Amino acid sequence: MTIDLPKGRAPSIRDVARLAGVSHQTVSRVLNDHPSIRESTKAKVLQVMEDLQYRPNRAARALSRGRSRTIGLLSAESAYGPASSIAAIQDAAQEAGYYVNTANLTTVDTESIEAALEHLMNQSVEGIVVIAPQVRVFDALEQLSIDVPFVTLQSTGRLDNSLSVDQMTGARQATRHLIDLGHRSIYHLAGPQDWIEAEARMRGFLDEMWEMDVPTMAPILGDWTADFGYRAGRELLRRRDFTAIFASNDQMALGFMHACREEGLDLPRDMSIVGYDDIPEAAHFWPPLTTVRQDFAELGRRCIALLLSNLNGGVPIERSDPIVPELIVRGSTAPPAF
Amino acid sequence: MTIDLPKGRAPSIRDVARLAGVSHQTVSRVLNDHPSIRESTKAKVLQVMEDLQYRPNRAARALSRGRSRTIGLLSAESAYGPASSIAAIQDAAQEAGYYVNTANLTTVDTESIEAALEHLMNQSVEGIVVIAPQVRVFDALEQLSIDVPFVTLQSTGRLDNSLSVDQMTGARQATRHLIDLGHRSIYHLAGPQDWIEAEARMRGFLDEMWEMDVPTMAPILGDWTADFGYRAGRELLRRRDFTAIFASNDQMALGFMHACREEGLDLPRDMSIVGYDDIPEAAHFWPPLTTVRQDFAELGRRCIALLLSNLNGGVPIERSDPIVPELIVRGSTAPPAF
DNA sequence: CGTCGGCATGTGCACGGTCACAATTGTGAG
DNA sequence: CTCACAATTGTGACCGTGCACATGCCGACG
Repeated sequence: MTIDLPKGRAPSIRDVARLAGVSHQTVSRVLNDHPSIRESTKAKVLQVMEDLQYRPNRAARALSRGRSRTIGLLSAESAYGPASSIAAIQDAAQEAGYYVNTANLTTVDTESIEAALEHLMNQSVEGIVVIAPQVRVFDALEQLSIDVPFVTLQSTGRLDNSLSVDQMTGARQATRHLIDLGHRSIYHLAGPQDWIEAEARMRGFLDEMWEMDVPTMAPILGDWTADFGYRAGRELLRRRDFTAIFASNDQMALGFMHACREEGLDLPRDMSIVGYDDIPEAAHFWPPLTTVRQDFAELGRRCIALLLSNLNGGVPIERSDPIVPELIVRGSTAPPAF
Repeated sequence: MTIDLPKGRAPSIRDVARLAGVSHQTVSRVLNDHPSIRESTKAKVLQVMEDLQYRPNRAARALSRGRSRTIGLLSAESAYGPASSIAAIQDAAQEAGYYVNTANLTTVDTESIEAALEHLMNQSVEGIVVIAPQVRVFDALEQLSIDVPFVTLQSTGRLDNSLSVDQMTGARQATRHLIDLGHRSIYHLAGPQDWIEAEARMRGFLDEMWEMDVPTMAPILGDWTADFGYRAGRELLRRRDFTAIFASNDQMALGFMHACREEGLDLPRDMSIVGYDDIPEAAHFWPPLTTVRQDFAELGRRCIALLLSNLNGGVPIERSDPIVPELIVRGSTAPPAF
């Protein structure tokens, strides 16, 4: 008793129209919630759609409208950063009726970045969210003269249209915490130098040390991984000329703790450690990690809101208030032992 | 000295054709690497494309070909599972010229699953990769009578077209390891019961215990999070009637270790712990975690290969050899103390 | 020398929506 | 009853690309 007209292909708007006894344009109006539609007509059309299991063809819609309703997400494959912000971005976009297309950076070289951007551009994305804010990515964006708006997560805005997050304040809070506890020899395990974010955190550390008049030791440039934190720890702990360390993310902090344990250090008595990010596991490290929490979900949402307002309103993306990170004090920090 | 004909809109193949002095069809042939094209013509067209910064319009292409070249990725927002497999999926798809559209499950209820699937279907994806294999997801897939092929990562195939991974063997290896060390009272911290994968691991645990003739205690059903591992640990450790635990993922193992520490247990002397997944951080837990490694990247690649062969060849997806996980013995396991 | 076949290229339409505009119907005031 | 005007619906073109088919060209072969 099915009234399937279409042979092999999916039903189109015209199939629906025929069965509902209206024109294809009326069906289109129903789809787009046009105000001038008689209630009864609308109901009839919707009924036929239901019967036919009709789904609008996205490609056709994108073609005729000239808008793809898709945004591109450029993320780093690396173990960096909680996945929660990616999820938040996707949720927010989805809710706004947008689709998200993700491209991964397998390596951080310029070639790979350009390839990923090409991939996204080929999809006619309307906007791009960059979640791996490295300096090179911006260089590539400029060089390719990308003409779609883009937003970047977690960077202290180098560009006008970037979502500003106060990484410096977070880093300063962490540093200040250690200084307040009485530490005077503090190392900083930084992230890769070409990550805008890593640079901002390092800057925050250095600024705070400077202002508090504590002699600074040169930061160690890492790669975000726990492995690096471990190796750096093995190296640094040969000379125990410091009592505290501030790692630029929680993974490196974990690796460093591992090295401390192998050296037989008593944490936090012999060494205070602060991380950054507050990944869900950080509360369960031993001792539980003092770290800087960022609301990644909120960040993701704001990021999309910013981008969409730009896409739809045509108004240039404007910076909103930076999200201020919060220091979470747990068991991995204590006054120095002597 | 630019010869821009198009006013505001992006150049189309007809613009290219006009400037190159050929028909639009010839341009199309160049785009699709048609064999019958004179070398000189091809070069001329390519040159014009370059000059115009021409990019094929994906929507138009999808519309006329009837294929979107997009695959949908259904993943769980939850802290579950290493991000590496997602990255691998995206890389593999990208390499094959496919685009990946991700939908997130914010919650695990049926409604949310259906919404996510709707979202993907509305995009006319050609295939779906399910990375959060819960029983409910499959129910929803069946109920919505999804007509695109789909593949699932990390499940012991309930459906014909699922990538089979030998979760049971991994779980048995872990369990056997503990038994061989001399443990006779072993708990299992399982994942949520409706995750196919969690079920398989639990089954593996129970089977091995049965075969080795070790009395089994009822598994505890968790939610994959470190928080749960911690709370379960606090609870279980009130009565110390066991000497080892096998957690269904590394995060829960970490939480459990945290609880052990708070109870003042000496690890691994007083308690042996095995995890599952071998996330990059696991090697840096203290003590470093004995766990079961799965090659998530390989898994992701195979997953896409399977799906694509199905999409293109029309041949039904066939199971390949299951990937056998590997037990990584580190410092968190030891013979029971007495 | 005519015809056949393969290569290179052109012509027109289809894909499934949306848009601009025209046409039809309905409603209330004069 | 008629007209102005709003509400509702219909008509045809168009978005950019690929496909089916037609065409022109050239060399080979009987």
